[in-house]
Amino acid sequence: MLDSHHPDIRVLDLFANMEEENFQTLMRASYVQNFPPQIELITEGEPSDFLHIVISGSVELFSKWNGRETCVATIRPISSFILAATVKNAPYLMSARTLDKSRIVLIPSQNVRAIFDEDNNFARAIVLELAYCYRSSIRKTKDLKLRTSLERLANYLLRQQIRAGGDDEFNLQIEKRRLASYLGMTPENLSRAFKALKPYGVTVDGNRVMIRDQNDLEKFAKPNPLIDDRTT
Amino acid sequence: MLDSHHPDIRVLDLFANMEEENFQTLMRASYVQNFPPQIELITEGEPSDFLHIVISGSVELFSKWNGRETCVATIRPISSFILAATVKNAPYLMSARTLDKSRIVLIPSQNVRAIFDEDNNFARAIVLELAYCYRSSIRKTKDLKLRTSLERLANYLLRQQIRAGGDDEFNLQIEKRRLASYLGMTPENLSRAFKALKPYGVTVDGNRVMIRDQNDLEKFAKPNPLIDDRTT
DNA sequence: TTCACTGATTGACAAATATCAATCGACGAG
DNA sequence: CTCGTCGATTGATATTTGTCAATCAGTGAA
Repeated sequence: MLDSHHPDIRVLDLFANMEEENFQTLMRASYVQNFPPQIELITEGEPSDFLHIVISGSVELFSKWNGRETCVATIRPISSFILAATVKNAPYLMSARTLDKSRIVLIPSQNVRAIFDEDNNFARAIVLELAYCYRSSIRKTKDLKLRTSLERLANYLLRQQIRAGGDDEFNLQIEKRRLASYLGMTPENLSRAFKALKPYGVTVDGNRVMIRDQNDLEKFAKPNPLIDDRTT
Repeated sequence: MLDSHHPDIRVLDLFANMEEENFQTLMRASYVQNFPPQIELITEGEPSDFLHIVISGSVELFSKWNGRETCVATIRPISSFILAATVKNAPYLMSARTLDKSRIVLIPSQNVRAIFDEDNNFARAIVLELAYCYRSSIRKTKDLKLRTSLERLANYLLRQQIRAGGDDEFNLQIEKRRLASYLGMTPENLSRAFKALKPYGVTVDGNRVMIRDQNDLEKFAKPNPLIDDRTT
């Protein structure tokens, strides 16, 4: 692949401490491609041929069963996805599609596994990355099982507010119907949930959200670092 | 700790390929303890002081929020739990309590992290273990978001049947109220769900379950390897 | 044996959430 | 500009799930 994206990728925790030679090997084996929106990059059940890295744009991880579909995560630059399937050489458990026009690096899984066997620092970085992914997934399980959809939305908004720098006004990063799916509810229910949060100072206009009084919303949402704080 | 359990632990994937000397270091630093039932071994939010291994008995991983509680997993011999918190040196995201009288090995997290830095095979084994845990958690998310509670129960029963050797009769491994919590429903709802599966040939007596016609139940449950098959 | 305790079950009811149909509103193509 | 499309919203209704209270059944202790 072209050298231009190497520095962006190199600084990712996953690659930051590996041997330069091994990193170059991975990069030489890789492809960079631009995809239009709504392209299905991978399909659940297929063998994990590539480790993917989003350089620009955004990617949705989703899954289907029995005619239903749910959004599991949205991946934004610059990060990798489906690392677990790659190292286990196991089928993808989720599908992925581009949401926007996106630039994606594809690193052949075979090469990743080979360097994983070679490079001890890379193996250690993978440990930390997977531990992070696992813990995030446990948080999501707790969010789903311990909270109602209204509580999930309230906490999601508080997390987004923090992400947006703590400002009392910010834009939703994803379409509402995708947000609904991500939160485990229907678009209709999400609409009503936004209304139900109005008494707590939440107003919505398009994808612009305003939180009048953070404390007020927190009193309802009861955010908890063991569910909501991705840094712990 | 006493040597008696070393062989049992040594054969775990996590420890099977590490240097003998490093394994001995871990074992020497460890404690073995017997606990009565219903003892809270760890509490969510606390620093991860020990990697735990269940030698006998059983342990429930659970979490609380806002007065509610949910069962996230049940750990049976011989396996480890809360590896991710240990390697990340981060607080536990879940609490753990013994269900039965249990024998537990406690390996100081500090030692685990030290050997992780030393022993490349150990680091690689941790990668595979965490990748497995992560994928299991993704399966659970899909189960929760894509299926109704009745469908979750039906698929749970089919998985248990396989685990029991494919026999058409088997015993539930956990109390019904814990099963309800694990499946994300109330005990009352579980009772009714069992009844609702009767037309598909499921009968229950205490914790004895009989599945008259597996195909019949599968037609309703629609089990899917990407959710239900832990070996893929 | 009897009693007390605990978990499972049942019925009645309430709350949460989904579904269906209709409408609204923004936006791009022609 | 106008039309057509798609996502968001709303209302009406159905389904799913939870809550509360009562009862049942098994178990162990006195």
